[in-house]
Order: sequence, then structure tokens, then C-alpha cells
Amino acid sequence: MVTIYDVARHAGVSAATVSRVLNGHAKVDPALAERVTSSVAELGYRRNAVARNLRKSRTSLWAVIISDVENPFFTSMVRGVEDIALAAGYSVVLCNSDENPEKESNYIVAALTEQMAGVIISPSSNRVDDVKLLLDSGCPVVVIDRELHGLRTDTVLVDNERGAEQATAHLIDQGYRRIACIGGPRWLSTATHRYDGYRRALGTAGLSLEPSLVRFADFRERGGYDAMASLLDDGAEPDALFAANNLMTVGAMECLVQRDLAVPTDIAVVGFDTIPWADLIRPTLTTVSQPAYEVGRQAAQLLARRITKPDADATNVLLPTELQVRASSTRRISTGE
Amino acid sequence: MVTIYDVARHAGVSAATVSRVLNGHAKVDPALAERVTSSVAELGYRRNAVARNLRKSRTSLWAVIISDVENPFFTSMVRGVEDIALAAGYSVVLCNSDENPEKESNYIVAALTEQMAGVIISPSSNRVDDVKLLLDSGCPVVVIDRELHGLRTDTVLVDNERGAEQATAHLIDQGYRRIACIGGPRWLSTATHRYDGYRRALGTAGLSLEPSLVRFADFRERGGYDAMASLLDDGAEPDALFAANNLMTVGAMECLVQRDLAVPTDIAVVGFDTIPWADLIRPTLTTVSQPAYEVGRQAAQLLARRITKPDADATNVLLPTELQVRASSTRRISTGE
DNA sequence: TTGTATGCGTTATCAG
DNA sequence: CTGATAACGCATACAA
Repeated sequence: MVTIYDVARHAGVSAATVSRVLNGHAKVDPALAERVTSSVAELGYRRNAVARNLRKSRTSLWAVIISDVENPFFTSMVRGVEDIALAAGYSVVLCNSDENPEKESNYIVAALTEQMAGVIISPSSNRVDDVKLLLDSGCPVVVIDRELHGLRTDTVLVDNERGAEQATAHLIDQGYRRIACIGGPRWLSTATHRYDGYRRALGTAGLSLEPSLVRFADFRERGGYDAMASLLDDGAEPDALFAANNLMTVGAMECLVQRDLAVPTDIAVVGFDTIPWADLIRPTLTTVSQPAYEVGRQAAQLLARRITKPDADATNVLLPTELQVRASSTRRISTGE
Repeated sequence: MVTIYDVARHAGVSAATVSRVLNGHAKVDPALAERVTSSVAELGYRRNAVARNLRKSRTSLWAVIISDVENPFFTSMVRGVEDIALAAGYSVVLCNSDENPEKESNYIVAALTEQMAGVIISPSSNRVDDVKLLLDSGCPVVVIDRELHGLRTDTVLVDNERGAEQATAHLIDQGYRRIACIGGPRWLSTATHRYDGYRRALGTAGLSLEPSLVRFADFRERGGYDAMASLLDDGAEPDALFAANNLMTVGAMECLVQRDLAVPTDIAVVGFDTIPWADLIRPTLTTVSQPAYEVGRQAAQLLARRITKPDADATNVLLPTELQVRASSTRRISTGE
């Protein structure tokens, strides 16, 4: 390995001068600088980030800890983080906690021991300990997607309640009245807010909440399928469905297809969160799309700010969703009820 | 920050002893070890990986550099890498080069300057320089998905040619004769091998390759759409299509839908690579599925081996694909031609 | 078995 | 403006 001392010797200057040239902080004689840069090129010198990090006691790496690398929401979000981070001189490394608190713990410890410059995390549970560990260690953190109670951190969330409310209101607008809801795990803030939005839309329209039309599942495809089956089998007779995430929407759709129920004629469907290639699914799906890329961008900006101003007040960003109306929820023949 | 010296003082031993206890290499008196571990717990000591890395001149981080974080193939592959890596005591960080050679370059330099223990990379171009840089620097590397010529590295590839051949042969079996092909960028080995497979199946069946039935696109949705449109508009009159990756398949399907062509009645379709929720698309899509998770596993195993045996001969793994027959390619009424 | 001392490659402080 | 030198926190060769 070629070190800064090799370069110094080759250029006939001191190691300190090489360092100064490389970092551009202090003024250095142009002639010397020139000698240094050409020596660097000639020797193929690349600075040892580990040594540098040790000296500066921090790296230029951001850890983005997401709860599911296979969920399009997160991958799209990561793109937003990257674009800001790279521009700010940081590299982004992605860690997949896989909805597993233990893996998440491991990555957090890794981020800490590796002295990462900052962490953006979508918590895989409502356990507060892990994130608290980061905060207590003085590691800049931004929490995204899921709310964590009792922690004063920067956060970037989407307006889940309002998104769900719009989706449900849209179904009501279209003339549907027996609107079922497949909600997510109640310990996730995203799930409870979406359920709240569903209830609020019903209330606003003067419709009562019918417990027989509500199911809670696990945000997975199988869960959505089972919940839909249960709704149909128990005689709740829904004429529409609001499903609280993308995978459960897919599961519910599969159930409807299997039972030869027509969408939206027999049952209309609106799903929360984007589904890749939603246009290829028949019928095309009405969705509440989240600004995933923008979530990433904003989180990155907050993290950059937090790094430079560790003591600034915590900022909480709430981004709007957008209802994308497609075929699965188009107006039914008005029943005039 | 609490260092190894703080622990040593608290436990009444030397820093060296603390280090030994922590790493478990050397023998140390159980009583002392006990004092050390309890001091570690009491002080909340966590070792500084950066200092450790500097000393050992390597980290316990693997970089997985993929060319598209939004492609399900790669995310699934990453899961395979993770499972092996974690078991072997490494952490995995994901880097998204976004099919951009420049970003890829940056991440490679980062992996080098950060002294990563190893790199698994799916090259975003056929440029050999970047990977060569890694090799020359002695960084253990495994190349996946795409072939890189003139480099003696461990590789894990899938049998693209055979997969494409099976897909095409399947269409021939089903009675289709005018089988079109939408190929990928010719500088990617995956694309050329899939094209070769298509041609070989035609040859085996005694069918001639008709240039008017072949288009090359960019592995993206838009490209697939345009290629399909061109095939239809130029009067090539295909009765089936083999599309060389998932996104182009989706694009081609969209074109067919838009033109009210029935699949598979008017045109049968087989796509290479998995498509999430392929079962929801109507008709369901016949695909050549790749063992993405297994690619990751094998790559991880090779990397682990390469780290321990830097001078071992390069291993090249070739994994089989699997044809998953669904509705889009089912037998047409035999024309007896 | 345990402790002492040194160096990993940088950057920052301080004299010059 | 430049150079010598001391740390950063840890692991290890060597001495005890």
C-alpha cells in the first residue's frame, strides 16, 4: 500500500503538506501542490479512509437501514437519499433489516462501531431501544416511514391518515357504501394512521363503522388473501375494499380473482402504496401513491443538516400522498340508496 | 467515547488483556476475563471498529454493488448474500450503481479506501477497469450476473443461453412458428447469451432465423414497448414473442394490450427473469425464472473462500434457470402447418 | 498467562 | 507557508 509518506518522499515535501494539498484546507504553494498532485497520480496513491476516519473520528458513510429491501417503496426512497448524499460528499450504504429487530440491532451496532457519519432508518418494530442507542451515542439519525414515540428525532413521514381518508372518500364518492378495510399490524404507526383515515372518511360521510367489514392482517400478501376470504365468507357483503398496503392489496385481488368476483363491478378496490406495473394488472389498480423518492430526499437533507448542527431542534416532515384513480374503483351504477 | 483503556483501568488489567478477552484468541485467566466482561458491560464499551480496522488493515464489511436496486432480481440476490455473510461474521452493505459506470467507479473507490473485506459486483458495463482496480489492489472480488472478459475472477452466472433456449423451444413445442425476439443491449453478456439461446432453439427445430422478427432494446420498459410496436408495424407478423428481460416483457405486454391483441391467442409471450406478482397480470406470464437468491448465496460463499484463500484458482459457477409455464404461452390450436 | 511498547496512515497542533 | 511530531483506538510482537 502506498501511503502519504511515499507521496511526500516522491514529491520532496513533508507528509503534512501532502495532506494539506489533498484536503485543500490550508494554503499551499502552487508549485509544491503541483508536485504533490503529480506524485499522487504517478504512484497511484489513494488515501486510506480507515486511518483518516480514526483520526477524524467519523466516516463519510451514511447507513440507510430499511425494513424490506424487496419493497419498492424503500428502494425508490433510497434513490432519493443517494442523490442528496452523493452531492454532499457522502456515500450511502444500504442495510436490510428484513423486518427483523435482531438484524436491525446488528446493523445499528455496526453503524456505531464503524463510526458511520449518520443513519437513516425505517424502524422494523416500535422498539425504541435501538434508535435510542444511536441517539445516546451522538450519532445523527433520521427516522422515516414509521413513527417512534417518545423520541425527539428528525422524522420524515407520509400523511397516512389523510391518504387513507382520501381513498375511502373516493370510494364513497363513487357510490360505494359497504366499504371493507384490511388494516395492517396495529403496532405500526403506518397501519393505525391508515385505519384512522378510513374511519374518519366514513364518519365525515355519515356512515357508521361496521366491525364486520374490518380485518387486520400483517402487511403481507398471504394476510391480504386470508382477510379478503374471511370478509367474503362471513357474509359481510362488502361492495368495496380499502387495503392498507401494496402486498395485502395484491393478496386480496388474488382472492377476488379466484372467486370470479369482478372488480370493480362486484367489489371495488383501492390499495395503499404503489404497486410496480399497476397498469398491467387487470383491472388497473387505484392506489394511494407515496412520494417515496421525496421521502428519501428530505430525510437526506435533514441528516445533512443534523450532522452540521447536532443541537438543532428536531424537524418533523409530513409529506402528502396522491390518489391515483384507475379502473378498479370507477363509479358503479348509482343505486340511489 | 469509552476506550479499551477505560475498560482496562476499570477492570484493573492491561489494555492488552482486554483486547485478548474481547477477541478470544489467546488464553486468559477466567477470573480476569470475568472482570473484563463485567467492566465492558458496566461502562457500555463498544469497540471502535475503525481503529481495529486500521490495525488489522481490513474491515468486516462486504460491499455488494448492484446495477439496479429497483430490480427484483438484485434485491432477491442480496438476501442470499446476507444470509451467508451474517453467518460468517460479516456485515453487508449495498451500493446502487444505477447502471451508471461513474457511480460504480465511486463505490469501488469507496470500497477500496474504506478497506472493505470484499466486494460482490454486478458490473454496470463491460468496462473492465473498475473491477481490475479491485483485483490489482488485492481486494477479494466476486463478479455476478454479467460476464467480464479477460478477468480471472470468481463468478456466479446463470445459464442465460440455456434458459432462453428452453423458453424458445417451449414456444415451438406449443406450435408457434413465427417467434419474435426482443433482445437486450449487445454489450451485456446476459443479452448476447439469451439471444444465442433463442437462435439455437430455432436451429434445433429447423426454423430459420428471420431478421425481421428480431429487435434489440435497452432492457427497459419503454424499449420493450417500442420494440413490440416496431415488430407489429413492420409487418413481421409474429405469432409469439420471447423477451430477454422482465422490464421489456412488461413493456411489450403493454403494447399488446393497447392494440387489443389477445395473449396468447394472437401472440404468445415468454419473458426472461421473474416479474413480481406475475400471477396478477392477465394473462399470467410464462417466465424464465432465475435463482436469484441462490446466486447471492453462492457468490457469498465464493467471497468467503477467496478471503481466506486469496490465491485459489478462480471458480466459475453457472446456475440453471427454470421455465415457469403460465397462461401467456399455452398451446394454440395446432395449425398442422 | 500478563503487561509494555510499538505502529497501522492520517490529520491537527505547534514551531519555525 | 511548511515541517516535525503527537495523537486517534486498537492488536500484537516481545519481554517479563
